[in-house]
Formats: sequence, C-alpha cells, structure tokens
Amino acid sequence: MLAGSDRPLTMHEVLASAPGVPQSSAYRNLSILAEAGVVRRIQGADDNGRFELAEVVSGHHHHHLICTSCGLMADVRATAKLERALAEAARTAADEAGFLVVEHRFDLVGLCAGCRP
Amino acid sequence: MLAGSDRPLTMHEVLASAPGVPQSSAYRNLSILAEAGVVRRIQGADDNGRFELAEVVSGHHHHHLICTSCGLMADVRATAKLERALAEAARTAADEAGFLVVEHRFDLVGLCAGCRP
DNA sequence: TTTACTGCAAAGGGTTTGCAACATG
DNA sequence: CATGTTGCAAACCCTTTGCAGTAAA
Repeated sequence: MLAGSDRPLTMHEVLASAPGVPQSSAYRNLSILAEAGVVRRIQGADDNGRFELAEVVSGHHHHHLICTSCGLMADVRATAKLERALAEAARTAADEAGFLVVEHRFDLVGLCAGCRP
Repeated sequence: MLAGSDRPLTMHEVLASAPGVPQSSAYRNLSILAEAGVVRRIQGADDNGRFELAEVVSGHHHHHLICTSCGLMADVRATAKLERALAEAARTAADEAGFLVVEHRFDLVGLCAGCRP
C-alpha cells in the first residue's frame, strides 16, 4: 500500500492508488492496521474519513493544514519549539481536569495557497 | 435549545434534551444555524458528529479534551498565554506553505479523570 | 392567501459485516 | 486438512431530502 504520502488519504484516494482492491478489503485491512496502531484514522474538514500512517511508523510528528475551500488536508512537520509549547500547554490544560493526555492534535484551518484570494 | 453546555453535544444528546423534536428538524435547524455561524459542527473521537455554540456566540475560545475510553468530549478554556503560543505556532507553520489560517484547533486526546487507571 | 417551518418517511453516502470462494501452509 | 484472507452484496448508521400538513403574517 501507499501510505507514504505527505498527507492523509481519503478512502477514495486509497482505492484509486490500489486498483482492483475492493472497498471492503481496503476498509477491513485499514481497520486492522488502525487497531494495530500502524495506521491512524482521522476526519477531514467535515466530509469523509481519512487515513495516514501512525506517528510510530512514519517516524515524525506532524499537524495538519485543512483548507475549507477545496478540502485539501496537508501535513505540517512539527518543530521542536512548537512541540515543546504544545506539550506544556497540554499538560497545563489537562492537569486541572484530571485528564491524562496521550496525544495532542493541532490543526490549522483556513485557505491553502491555491484557494486564498 | 440547550447548547449552553460545557461540551459539544452529539445529535443523540441534542434530541434527548429536546423531547418531541424529530431528528429531521434538529438536523435541519442545526444545519441552518451552522451555516449562519451560530453553531459549529465538529467530530468526536472517531464516531459521530457533534454540535457546539460558535465562538462568536459563546464568547470564549476553547479547545477539547477527548477521552478515547468513554468518548467524552469536554471543553477546555484557552488561556491567553496558550493562545499566544498557538497563534504564533500557527503563523510560522502556515506561512511557509502559503496557507492562510482562519482558525486553529487544539485537541487533547487521552483518558478522562473517570477512565484513567 | 402567501410564506415559512414542521414531521414523517424515504433516500443517500460512507462504512461494516456475513458468508461462501480461494489461497496458504 | 486447517487457517486466514478475499470479494461480493446486503446491512447499518448517521445525515439529508421530498413532500404534504400546519402555523404564522
């Protein structure tokens, strides 16, 4: 499979990239991989589910740019500085709620280079 | 309606809180409100859609705690300091991609007080 | 009456599942 | 022969939509 992409793929894209594979198999296998922690399942802007390699596998932590106009969802490599800030923020916010943070998600929503005026 | 909650509500909860209102009306009206910018539609952990008052209406910017065990989704008030850090991080990350950030989302995923060991 | 909104029930679209055929060891 | 994986099609669930009935102006 081809989840070595620089952005989460929709099921549609996954199927297009693997001709001949029926939906059911794709869903089934991706679900298994997701359960095994190899793949992560996320949501786009408001439409369909998407799949990406888990951080453990891809080897890099990243966030997302989400374009509200064309629906594009791209990865943004997280910098050490940003991560430090986010991690601390997470700890602070979660502590007072007694919440144990396992991971955080930081997504930027707006207009991509091709859609901005 | 009762969107003065401290957390996003699922359609199920919305319906439960407004007995007698049929799904179709709830969906329809919430969609209209969403389009008008009064309500915001978001996604929980991986399951169903949820609704919350838009920031403009609720008057406060917040993020979410998402419990992977029980599915709970709670609001976390954003602090000025955190916001400053996030905003700057957003700008930095987005700029090099030519992305125009309209809003950011920062969610903490993990275990809530009731589910953590 | 004209316009807008309700309720119901049917349709839609993404995702899951049952089950028999098939490959693997 | 025993086990696990495929493909197909039907089932599911959440959400949307058509349409006629009702309330409001």
